[in-house]
This record gives sequence, structure tokens and C-alpha cells, in this order.
Amino acid sequence: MALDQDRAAGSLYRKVAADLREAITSGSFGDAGRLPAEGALAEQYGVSRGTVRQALALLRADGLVTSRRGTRRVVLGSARVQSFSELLSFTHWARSMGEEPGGRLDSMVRRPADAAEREQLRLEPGTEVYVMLRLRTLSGTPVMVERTVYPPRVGELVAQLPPDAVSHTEPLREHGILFSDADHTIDVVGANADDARLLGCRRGSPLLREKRRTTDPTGTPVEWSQDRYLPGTVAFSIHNSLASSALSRHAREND
Amino acid sequence: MALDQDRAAGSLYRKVAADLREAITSGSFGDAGRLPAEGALAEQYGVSRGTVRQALALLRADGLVTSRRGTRRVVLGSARVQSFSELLSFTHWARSMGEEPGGRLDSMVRRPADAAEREQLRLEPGTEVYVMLRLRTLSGTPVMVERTVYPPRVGELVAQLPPDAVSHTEPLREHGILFSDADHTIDVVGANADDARLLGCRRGSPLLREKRRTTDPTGTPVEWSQDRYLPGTVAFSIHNSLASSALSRHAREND
DNA sequence: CTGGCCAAGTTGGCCAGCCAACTTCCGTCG
DNA sequence: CGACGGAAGTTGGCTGGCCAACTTGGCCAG
Repeated sequence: MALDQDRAAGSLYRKVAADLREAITSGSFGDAGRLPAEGALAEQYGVSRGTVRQALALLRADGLVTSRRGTRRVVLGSARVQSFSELLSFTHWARSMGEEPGGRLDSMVRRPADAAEREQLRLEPGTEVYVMLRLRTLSGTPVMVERTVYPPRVGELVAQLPPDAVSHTEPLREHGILFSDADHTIDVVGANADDARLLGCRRGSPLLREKRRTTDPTGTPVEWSQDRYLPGTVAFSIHNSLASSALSRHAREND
Repeated sequence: MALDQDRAAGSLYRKVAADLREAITSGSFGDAGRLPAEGALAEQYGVSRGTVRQALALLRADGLVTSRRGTRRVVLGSARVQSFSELLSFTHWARSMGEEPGGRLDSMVRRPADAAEREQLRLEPGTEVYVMLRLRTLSGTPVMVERTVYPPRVGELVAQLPPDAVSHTEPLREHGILFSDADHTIDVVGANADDARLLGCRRGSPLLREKRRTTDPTGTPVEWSQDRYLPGTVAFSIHNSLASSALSRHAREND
């Protein structure tokens, strides 16, 4: 229901991209995995070549096709890339896999932001933040501990949600809090006392950690979160290429 | 030296993008973090608005700027995204940080590919592959174990390299093996006997694992690698947005 | 039969223009 | 003083066209 809404989303090149994506994954173009020429596609869809190129740029960024000057595009595979909302919302993600998402609020406190939090959320000294600790489950089994810091504008809304609310991002969107960009950092960390208590593991046992800072369309940070997953429950995958690279590897700094 | 070569790389919009990237990170546009209008930039650089938009699309994909209809672009930050080659080559990456990369070949065997390897490298049944196990060090300290599977065409070249060669990707490039696209999967895994022996950790102790399949511009796989990092040495970061999302989270399947 | 050359096909890149959708700001009216 | 409305500014989207760079395959000469 909400899926069809953002699938083609108005613009012409997105519709073309969605159609081509489906044609690729359904196994058309089996002819040695070669796509029709841009000009042929343009005529077929009744659009200009520029529009087709915009659509193909989307597919290339997703790792579905290559592109080289001089020869036709080649189908790489049916790399399944999730939508942005599916990535930010644990609830949305779980449901798309057919699992039942759950959440248990452990604590929600309001206190002055420390130096790191002020920098991440771009807050003035002395500003208060809302810090939330929540256990996340898939079909009843504990999977992840979520430690999220909200700036006041967002935290006030989250604090008013019922404690047993499964999804927080959906109500936030209805209150006009929009998510637009996110920076993720992935590494390994040992479980602290809270993690061990909530996940039922030993202190110091390894967890896959995803740190995430999300901003709205104006560039204002709306959340800073640390999600700690039990090993063996999830993995993250990324596609990148010479044409577009959003991934980076770096020496791990403090914290 | 090799850096300047791919920085602007011929095309006009890449030069504009490189110039804007530098202007942003050097702190121009301090005026509330607002970029000049597309039209103004087009006139300033003496190019068309379409070319400016191509350049800005690169910056948006890197997470440097936002973009919303109706208002000027906003500077998000100086997100440091590494070049593609810096990401694939441990040697290149280490040197860009000012560290001394090292490598010690542990084993290099040639044997028939198993089912998983055939699927990853798209090989016919019975084809032989080259399997390499190598310890990687930064300034002398062990950091990562690299387990790479090469198809015959590539493996024959790697096997002829001297055992103490630090970089493998650079000689490969000179032999015409080009890297174009890569799929990465990141999770946590316990050290096996080889990992423990080479890294000096205990068996079963957690490692940050990056599985990577790289293809050339024609879509043919050229390597399938598993890199296992000691915790606390590296982290991976990704930027994504509503406009372009190449990251995905998924339930961890077998192996 | 082999090697090299050439032409056709294809994508990359750049330009100029046009309109729609949206944001912001300011002036006006109640 | 506040709310409403409109105008100006800006980005999103699409078209049509042109040339350059590159790949591929076939033809031709040796």
C-alpha cells in the first residue's frame, strides 16, 4: 500500500527505472545480459534519451547494470537495495521480511547534552537532549539494543508516544519530522551492562554496532543513534563503483 | 601523483565537482551553509546549468550537500568519501593515511571451485580457482586476514607475483585487470584456527568481516574476498539518502 | 588464414531552453 | 499584531540536439 506510492513517485524517469528494474529481475534481457540501447529504450517508452539516462543512472547506482562507453549496458544481477525508509525504520524493515517487529522501552531520560552529542546534533551548549534506550525484537527474540539521542524538537514528540509503541519513525513522520540523509558507521564493540541485561548475553561479548546520524531535508540533525546487534542476526551490504562511491573504510577513532 | 590524475579526470562536471568539493571543505559558503544557485554557478564556471547539476549530483551522493526543490542547497558537512581504488586496495588505503602497509603470504593453492565459489565468480563446474590467504599489517602490527578467491585468468597473474609483494591490485591493473564495481557485506564472525594463528588472537574471538565481490567493467567477477579485521582497528562508514541509497540491512544467511 | 584497418553502433558529455513545483519573504489586509 | 496572499527566486524534470570517445565486428589486404 505504502510501497506503490514511492515506487514510481511521480517523475517519469523513476517510472522508467522501476519498469526496467522489474524487467531485469524478472529475467528479460536474457540475451547474454545486454540491455537495449538508450535510444531504443527512449523510443519504446516515448521519452527523450536524457530521461532514459536518468533512469539508468539509478540502476547503475544500485549495482544492477554496468555502463561503458562504446558498448551496451550489461546486467550485473538483481542486487536487492532497500528503500531509504526501510533502512531507517526497524519496524518497516522487519515487516518487509515478514517478521513481527517488537520494541520494549527500557529508559527515556532528559538531560543536558554532552560534548559529543552537541557536535553530532549541532546543538548550542546547555541544550537538553532526550536519550532513549530500547530493546528491539524480531518475532519475540531479542536482536538489537537501540540507544538514540534526540534534539529537543524531536525528543518532545517521542516522549509523548505510548511506551509500547512499536514504530517511532512513522508517528514522527506524521508530525512533520522528515528523514532525508543518514551517515552510518559500522564496527564491533563489546556489550556493556545494559546491553548484556537486555540482550541476554555476557558483558564484553561482541556486538555489531551501527552508529547513525540522520538529518532532515534542511540539513538539521534529527537523531543520533547507536544500534547494537547480536552477532549472527543481521549483516549490512553496500554496493559501490567507480562511478559512485559512498562507502569508506577508516581507522577506528575513540568511542 | 596518481591522485591528481583521477581527481578531475577529463570531464568538465568532474572538475566543477572537485572545485566545489574543495571550496566546501575549505569553509567557503560560510554564509549559513548555503550554496550559490545553480544558475550562478553555471555563469561563474562558464558552463551550462546541466553540467552544474551533474557536478552537484556527485556531491549529493557523497553526502556533502542536500537538495530540495524551492530553496538553495545546504552544506551538510565535509563527509570524507574515499575513492574507489582507495577502498579496494589495502595498500593504497594505508598509504593515504600515512601508515606503512605490509603483507605476508600464508598460502596460495589451486583447486577446483566449490559450489559457493562457482556462484560468486560465475564459473562453470570443474573450473579451478586460486585461493590466497594473507596477513595484512599496518606499520608492523597485524590488522587483518585476507582470504581471496580468484578466477583462473586473474589467479595466474597473482601466482606469478613475488611472495613478498605488498600490493596485488596495482600489478593487476597494469596487466589489464580493471576493477569497476564491488558488492560488500559486513558482519561479525568468530576467528577460526588460521585467523587466530595469524592475528594472534584466540579461536572464536570476534572479528569484523567484510565480504567483497568485485567485477570488471564487463560485469565479469575478478575476485571474491573475505577480509577479517581485529576489532578496534577499522570501521566502515556509508552515506545514503532518499535520493540515492546503496546500503541495505538483511538477516544474516548461512556463512 | 591471419592481421590490421575501417565503419557502424553505442554511451559519455555538454549545451540551450522551457515549464512545474516548491520555498521564502514581504507587503497587505483584517 | 497576526494571518493571508502573491511575487520572486530556486531546484526538479524533460526535451532535442550535437559531438567525442570507445567498442565491436566485418571486410580487405597481405
